[in-house]
Amino acid sequence: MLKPKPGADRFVPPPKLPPAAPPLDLSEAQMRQAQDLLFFAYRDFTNVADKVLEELGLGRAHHRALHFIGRNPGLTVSALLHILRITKQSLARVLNLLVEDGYVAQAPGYEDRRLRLLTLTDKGKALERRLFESQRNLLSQAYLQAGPEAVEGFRAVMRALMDQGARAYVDGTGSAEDA
Amino acid sequence: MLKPKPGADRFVPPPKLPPAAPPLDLSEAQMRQAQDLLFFAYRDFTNVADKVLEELGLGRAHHRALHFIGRNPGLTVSALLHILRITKQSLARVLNLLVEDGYVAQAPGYEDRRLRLLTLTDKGKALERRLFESQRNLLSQAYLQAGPEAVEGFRAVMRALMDQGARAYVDGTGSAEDA
DNA sequence: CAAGATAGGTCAGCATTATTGACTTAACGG
DNA sequence: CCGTTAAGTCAATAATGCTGACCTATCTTG
Repeated sequence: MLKPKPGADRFVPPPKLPPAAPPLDLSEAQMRQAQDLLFFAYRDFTNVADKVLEELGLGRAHHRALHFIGRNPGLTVSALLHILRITKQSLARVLNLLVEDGYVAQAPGYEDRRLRLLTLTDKGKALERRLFESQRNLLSQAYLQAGPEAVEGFRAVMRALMDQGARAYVDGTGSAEDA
Repeated sequence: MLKPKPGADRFVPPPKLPPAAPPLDLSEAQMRQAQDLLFFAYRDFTNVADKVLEELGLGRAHHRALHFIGRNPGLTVSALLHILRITKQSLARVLNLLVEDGYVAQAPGYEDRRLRLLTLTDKGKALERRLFESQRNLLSQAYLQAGPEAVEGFRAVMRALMDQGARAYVDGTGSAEDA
């Protein structure tokens, strides 16, 4: 495979057709790029944790639950449902497994005993931390590389992309249920 | 529901337990927040396009394919596989439907006739544009709100989160196949 | 207290998106 | 001609999501 010719599954620019109409304006190109940025950054950020999860027979859905329970001990089931934006049924499967496997504990609310307040067990905390570490390595590298001002900008854009409730949540000024 | 008492599915801070160990250090808290930022921004960014897709009986996977084919007319099947990081089988289902429904056209490579160069039909372009518009509204609002410097920072951090091939791709210095 | 609302759980069934492994066809390339 | 590559396909399976119906326990309110 020493030929200069593209090695087959490589992308070669449009073969005959005109070069596919140049971007209409600068900001369109910028927004096209943002789509790519979000896709690739999310893909690779989640991927590092997926590798850990795979060993344990867990999936991304389990990670999300562990993450939000870990950050909000005493979270209720319905608050978690609002955050994840999935149905009760979908969460049940994930949560039941986490409880069965001893990662998550449930305690009745002491003011309202209908509530099942969710917390991580020590085992759950250990796993969550392990998952976090894998993403932290990637993140700290990225933050260092980009610099503190860039991090501020990153935060500002990400905040502006999410809905109002999620914004309040990440600002620490809202309840988890709003997210 | 006029009582000050948390309205049931609202998240109330840990009921009795100590306030859940304060963050170990500043940068840990920062990275915890970054996990949230990525989750919520991605959730809400994809959500606006999902609403359009739903009407047409398509899913997120179809959008991704449309997006990358649209941005890279003449893309090969295997380049697309590398970008999406899914298997041939998973892509086949998505791609076959897009071709059946007349969104995507395939043409044999003219240098290497094994290749099926993928392009969007006019119908495909129209749909891709419609999907793009929905995300563009959200994005332009976010970019405006955050300001041009923040956008630069956003880009820098996102670039640093993705792997080398994807970085080259978004910089326009790599082939699609590397992403 | 009785009635209605809420939190949570559960059952059955289904759709989408992903996986693996094996195999085929066509075309390229030495 | 032969080995490799691009692409397509078949069969089976898994993870994650959905709907709708229904149940229980508990809280809230008239």
